[in-house]
Amino acid sequence: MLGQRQKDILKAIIEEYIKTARPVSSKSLCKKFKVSSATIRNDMLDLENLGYLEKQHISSGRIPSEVGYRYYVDNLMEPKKISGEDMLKLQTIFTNNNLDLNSAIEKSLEIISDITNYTSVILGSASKDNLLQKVEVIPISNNTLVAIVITDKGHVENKQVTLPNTVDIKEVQKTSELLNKMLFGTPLNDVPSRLEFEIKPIIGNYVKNYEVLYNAFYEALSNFQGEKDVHWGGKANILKQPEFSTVDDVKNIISKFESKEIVNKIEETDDEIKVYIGTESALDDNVTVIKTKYNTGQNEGTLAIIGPKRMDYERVLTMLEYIKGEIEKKGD
Amino acid sequence: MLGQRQKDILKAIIEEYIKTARPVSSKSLCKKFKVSSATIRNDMLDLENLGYLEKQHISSGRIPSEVGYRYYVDNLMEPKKISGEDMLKLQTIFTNNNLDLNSAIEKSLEIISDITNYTSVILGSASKDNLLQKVEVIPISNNTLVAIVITDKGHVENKQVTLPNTVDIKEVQKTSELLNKMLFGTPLNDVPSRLEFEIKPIIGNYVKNYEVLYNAFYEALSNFQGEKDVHWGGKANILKQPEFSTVDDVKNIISKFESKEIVNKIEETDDEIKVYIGTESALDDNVTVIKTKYNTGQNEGTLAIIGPKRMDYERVLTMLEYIKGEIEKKGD
DNA sequence: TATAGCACTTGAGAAATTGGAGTGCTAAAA
DNA sequence: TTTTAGCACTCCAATTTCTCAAGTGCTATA
Repeated sequence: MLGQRQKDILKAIIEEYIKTARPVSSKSLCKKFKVSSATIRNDMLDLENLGYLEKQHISSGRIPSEVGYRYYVDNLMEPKKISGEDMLKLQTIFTNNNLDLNSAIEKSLEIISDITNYTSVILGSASKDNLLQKVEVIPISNNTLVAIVITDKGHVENKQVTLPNTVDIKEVQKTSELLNKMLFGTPLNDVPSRLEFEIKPIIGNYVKNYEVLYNAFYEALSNFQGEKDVHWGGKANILKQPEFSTVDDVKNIISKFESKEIVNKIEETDDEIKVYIGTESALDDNVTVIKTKYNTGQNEGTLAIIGPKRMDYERVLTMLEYIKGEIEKKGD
Repeated sequence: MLGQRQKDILKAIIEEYIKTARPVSSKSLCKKFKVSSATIRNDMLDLENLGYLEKQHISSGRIPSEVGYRYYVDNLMEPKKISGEDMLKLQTIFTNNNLDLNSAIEKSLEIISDITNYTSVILGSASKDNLLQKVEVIPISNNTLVAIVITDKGHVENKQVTLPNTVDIKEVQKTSELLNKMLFGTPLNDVPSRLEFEIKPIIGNYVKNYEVLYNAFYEALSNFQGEKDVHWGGKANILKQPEFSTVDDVKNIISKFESKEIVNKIEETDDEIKVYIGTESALDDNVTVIKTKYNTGQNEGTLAIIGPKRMDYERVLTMLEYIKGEIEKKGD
């Protein structure tokens, strides 16, 4: 389909556009290919007809289309070794034994954000795979206590509970023991229903005054399944990219970043590193999202880099690859 | 200094500008004051000479200056009752007993953000006033454990610790007991130094293999003092304000919101509700920040509303006043 | 002290002008 | 068959010009 020179030209155009963010002209490629601009133009025309290139208007240079980027990512780019400078910055993170793995991941994505001016997101593990390991109940004052739930993966959540003064501390203790016995190993998601259908019916046998206690603990333990933790790096970085040069584009992307659905749109279930270009991202037509699932043993989630479609694919991919490797090395 | 009509005119101009975001002309005030536009113009000139009003260019209407807003806030505005509609939304929050106080505060500031299109920030309590109440150590796997610190105010922090396999679980237990005995009541801030100067010298007497354990716990317990929790409401809301109509303004304010110093700039130590207009805010010349310290008994921090200088001062102030009242009612 | 009248200033937007960068196409050369 | 030179054509982006409406300051008068 595509001749070799055409492939080379497509690659050159995309890489030039990634660097400069300006439409690429036939003339600017002459020296490189040692042919005349007219020859390049002929190939450009072919590439445009095949859908790999676009023009902004009839007499402008060419820019890559979404299809073009896709072809580039799938066929043309050559995953390089990570550059010495980049490597240096990342290495110090993962060889630093004082950092726990989660902090190391956060730091390393922040570094990617810093050196690329893209935005990074880490989506912490959802609680659905976490099994309740222990419920701790710690009194703070005479009618307040903190309920703490620890999962088998080391995830900790807590909530304050206020009890009426009538409740005896011994009863609290009993309730806590009962909860531990009955809920051990329960997926966090299932805690509310087990509370309601298995514990509520029998708690009266063990504990006086059980309504108050049951309600308090139900309240405390049933809100835990919710929130994923989201960690952004360089959220405002993407605004430095020249594609965001109008107020509307900026407001638009920022609103999306701040919206609540962002979490669902970013979550990735595939273990491979995946590239979602423009509309493929389901996030915004102007961005590319590169993401992957990660798994530290205790923890799993999504790593994502968000940049313009004109993203430096090779660089980001190799860096993510490296980080993923380090995580797997450490996380077992 | 200012005649009564001049005060009235200043007030009218500011309130009109708050409503419309457009310079106010002399003509537009004629009907209201039942004088000719020329008369209004004379007063406007005086107000401008006194520094309360500004013009964008020689033939434009007047807009309030920072000094004008300040005078308005200090002398002219009349704190109204909270409007029925606003009240309704807030009341349902604070009368809902299923919400703990912290969530109620978050929800209520989110409501302010929603109905005003300003941005709200809640700065959680710093740990400096928190005294260590308990250290819990919970094993997750055979070489991983979670260290949990609970403070007297019910604040909970946790960190995972990985130990070499050589460590005996009994020694961990002993260490944990020692830490609890020696650190009880210590301000979180002082934990690292006490670990180093009081515990390190003696831990060898109680625990075998203490270097490894000490190092692990030092690492786990000394990073707790740090992060304040920040809770934003409607972070992108402020972009809906017409003052942010150029790319630069938008990028600028967003970058500030995302910067790390924002926390220091927002933190408030005064118990009163304070108004910081424009440059007074030390945040951005284009915004006003209204903020106050809050104290729930278990928790203290800052509530802040960030909007354009052209903020609806009366409304925001009354709403914050109300919320502060509710917090104090509940928080004891 | 307030008003009517008028000259003056300015920004915002529309329309016209210009220059340059780039393309597509054709016909000739390799 | 592929490449190239040459040229007409298109469009944007930047600049200039023009016009209009909104609003002011000032002065003379009620």
